[in-house]
Amino acid sequence: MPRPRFDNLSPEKRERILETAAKAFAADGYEHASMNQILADAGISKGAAYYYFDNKADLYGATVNHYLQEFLGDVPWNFAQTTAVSFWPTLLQVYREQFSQFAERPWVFGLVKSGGPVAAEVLAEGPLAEMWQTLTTVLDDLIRRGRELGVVRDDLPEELLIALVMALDETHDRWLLAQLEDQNAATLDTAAERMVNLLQRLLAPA
Amino acid sequence: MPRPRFDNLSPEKRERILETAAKAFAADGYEHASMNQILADAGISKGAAYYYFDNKADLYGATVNHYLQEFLGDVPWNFAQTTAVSFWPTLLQVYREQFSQFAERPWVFGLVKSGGPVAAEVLAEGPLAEMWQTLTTVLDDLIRRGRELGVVRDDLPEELLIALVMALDETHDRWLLAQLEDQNAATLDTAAERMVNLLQRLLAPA
DNA sequence: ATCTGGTTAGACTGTTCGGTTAAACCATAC
DNA sequence: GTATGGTTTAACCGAACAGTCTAACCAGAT
Repeated sequence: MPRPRFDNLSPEKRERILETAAKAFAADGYEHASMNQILADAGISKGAAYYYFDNKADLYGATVNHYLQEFLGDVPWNFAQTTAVSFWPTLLQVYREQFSQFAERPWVFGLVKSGGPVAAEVLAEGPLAEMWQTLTTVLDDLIRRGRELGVVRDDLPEELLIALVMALDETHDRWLLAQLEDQNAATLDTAAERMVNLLQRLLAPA
Repeated sequence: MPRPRFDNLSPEKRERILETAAKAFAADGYEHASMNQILADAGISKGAAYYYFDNKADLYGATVNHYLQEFLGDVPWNFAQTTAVSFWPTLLQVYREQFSQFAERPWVFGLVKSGGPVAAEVLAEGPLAEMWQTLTTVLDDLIRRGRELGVVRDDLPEELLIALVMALDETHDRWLLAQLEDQNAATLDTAAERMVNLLQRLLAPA
């Protein structure tokens, strides 16, 4: 986590740093993104940066946490009250909201995925652990609840299912990102339906 | 492609170089694998290496081509004669053969995937282009034939389907790799069935 | 014995990486 | 005016990277 001082910075500067970092991480991934480049683009000196952040992972963690909060923040991730009937429609609603945000800030999508190829060591501890935990826990709850309701298959290890769901999601998002120019409200709506359909095919009981 | 001299090397040395490189690329991915480390592990000097290979991509290309040939070489990739009935069983047979090779040389699996995160620029041209072309063409033919037979959905862009299939395949293989110790002939057979089932779910017409 | 040329070793180059440090800057307090 | 201390700068560091270069090696020909 960044030093508390970071919060005392002017909102413009703070946002400029985080946004620059976010775009870089989204475009190049955590490992491949260059600290030097980010700081140069953000118009901040190296010393200043390390005055606020412990290291690269710290900056990444702050960036992800910042944007992930508004990205996943008010989504009805609470599947506890869903029924067998409402399970898929609820998921569809989640994707609809996600994809509507996609239209405004497409690069946030890349950011979420940027940590994928990061070494497990880096991910397991430090500031990245929190958001990684959050993400996997959400999926974990989703699948577990789906199983309780009998709408998610029980014949494959949960671990494998999670990995498959993430792969499908990431691939679809990446494809969507590549077709960025052609997207509008209607296409994004069908994209949400398409995504849920894919998950349904994958996860439905045998 | 490596210099022709490379073929004049003793088979032992040639194989030792390629195998060392393959394991490194499989373990760390193309970008993250260290040339210095590979050469040190292979017991070959830097000068000697660059006497046979133009650069890192060249070594990678040679490595992938070498192992991909025996990996995909004699598989019945010819789906031209398949029927609607035999389509999925044929695919199952392909996976059975693949996974039986998995038992012998698990690291070859990682090798095939190692190029994934490689920059598109590197992949598009140079020695890697050939194998990339081969791989996508195979999938292209598969999906196209499946559509002709009416066993593969027609409502999604082929480009997206290919990406999804690769993602599913890669994820499943990675999972299999992680469970390496627990695998035997029986589990690998069910793994093939599981994989085909996943593809069937994904690709079946609506 | 000497020469030749394919082969090899490994020191070296230039670049980029994440990260450190000493000095300077500058608003505030005295 | 001057001292203080939070902030900033840019030079600098060591490590790692892919790739180059020169000198040496050494089998076979002369």
